[in-house]
Amino acid sequence: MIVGVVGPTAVGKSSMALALAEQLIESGRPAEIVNADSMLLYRGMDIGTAKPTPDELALVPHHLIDVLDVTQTATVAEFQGLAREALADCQARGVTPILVGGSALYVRAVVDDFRFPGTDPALRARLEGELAELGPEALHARLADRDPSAAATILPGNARRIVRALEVITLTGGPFSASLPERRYLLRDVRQIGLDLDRPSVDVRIATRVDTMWAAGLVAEVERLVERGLRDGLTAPRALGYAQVLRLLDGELTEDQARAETVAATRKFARRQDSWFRRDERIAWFDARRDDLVAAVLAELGES
RNA sequence: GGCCAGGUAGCUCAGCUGGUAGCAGCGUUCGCCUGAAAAGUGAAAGGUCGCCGGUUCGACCCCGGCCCUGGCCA
Repeated sequence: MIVGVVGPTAVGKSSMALALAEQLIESGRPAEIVNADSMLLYRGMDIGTAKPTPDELALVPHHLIDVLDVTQTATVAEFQGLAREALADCQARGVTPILVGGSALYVRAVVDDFRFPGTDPALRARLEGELAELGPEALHARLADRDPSAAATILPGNARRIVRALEVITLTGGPFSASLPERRYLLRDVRQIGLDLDRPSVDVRIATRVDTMWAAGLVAEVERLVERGLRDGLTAPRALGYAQVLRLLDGELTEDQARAETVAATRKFARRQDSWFRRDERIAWFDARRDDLVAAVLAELGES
C-alpha cells in the first residue's frame, strides 16, 4: 500500500503523516515518509517551508528532503523518478511509504500515468529568447500552426506553457498533449488521504504561520541562502516567503509589506491547491481538526 | 471656528462642458495546468457614484444645505 497525504498548506499534513507513521510503526508495520513538496527538496530552506525539524525527521525515516542546493532547479520529471524509486525502495523492504505533499502536480506525476517528453536546455533558451523578442502571441500563432489542438487549449498569454509546448513538439516531432491525463493510478494500491479545513481557518493559520516564520528568523535564513547562491536559482528564489524577503533585502518592500505579501501569496496558493485536490474523487477527506484524526485515517486505511 | 482637498465595487483609485459608471489594480469566487508548479494563466461576480433638496427632458458630474475623512490656518 502507498498512502498519500494531501491538502492545502498549513492544515497539518506533515504532523499528521508523522503521527500516522509512528502509529503504524508502533503496531509493527514499518512506515516511512516520502516528501512530495517541491520546496522541501532544498537544503537550507527550513523556516520558510515549515520543514519538519531535525528531531521530527529523526523519528521516522524521510525521503527526498534536503536533496537539492538552492541553485539547482527542481523539476517534476526528475522528482517523479526519484519519488518512484523511493516508493519502490520502501516497498521492497516491506515498508509502507507515506507520500506527503502539497505540490499536487508532483503527487499526481508520481502516482498517475504522467510521461514527460524530454527537455533541451539549448532549445529552450532559444525559445525563451524568441519569446522575449516576439512576445507570447507570436509564439502562440506558431503553435497554432504546428499543433492546433494544443494551441486551442493553451491561452495566447500563457508564455510558459506555449514555450514548453513548442519545445516538446520540436523535440519529439509529435503533438504536445496539452491536457492532464485522467485521474487513474498507475501505481498499485494507492490510498489518498486529504486534510480538510474551511477557508477562513486556513487563512488564519497561514497568517499566524507567517508571523511565526518571521519571528523564527526567516530573513536571516534567506540572507544565509543568498550567500549560497539563492538568487542564481530558478525555482528556489520563487518560493513563498523567500521571494518576498529577497525583495525586502533589495529594498523593494518594507518589512510589513513583505510579510503581508507573503500571507497574501500563500492564501492564493492554498486556493490553487484546493482546485487541484478538491476535484480528485479518489481522495478520502478528513477534517484536519478532529481529535481522533490519526485513528480515523487508520480506520480508513483498514489498519486500525 | 475658517480655508483647502476628498467622500465612486470588500480595499486603492480612474472617470464625465451634464445623457445608461471602469476590459482598472488588489481581494473574492470559479476554471486551466505534463521537465520552473510555493510557478504560470483565464473568466465571472461585486457599485442606491456620502445624505437631503434644487436646476434640467435627463445629474455621479451644476447649485444649496448637511454628515464624514485628511491637511492647513486660527
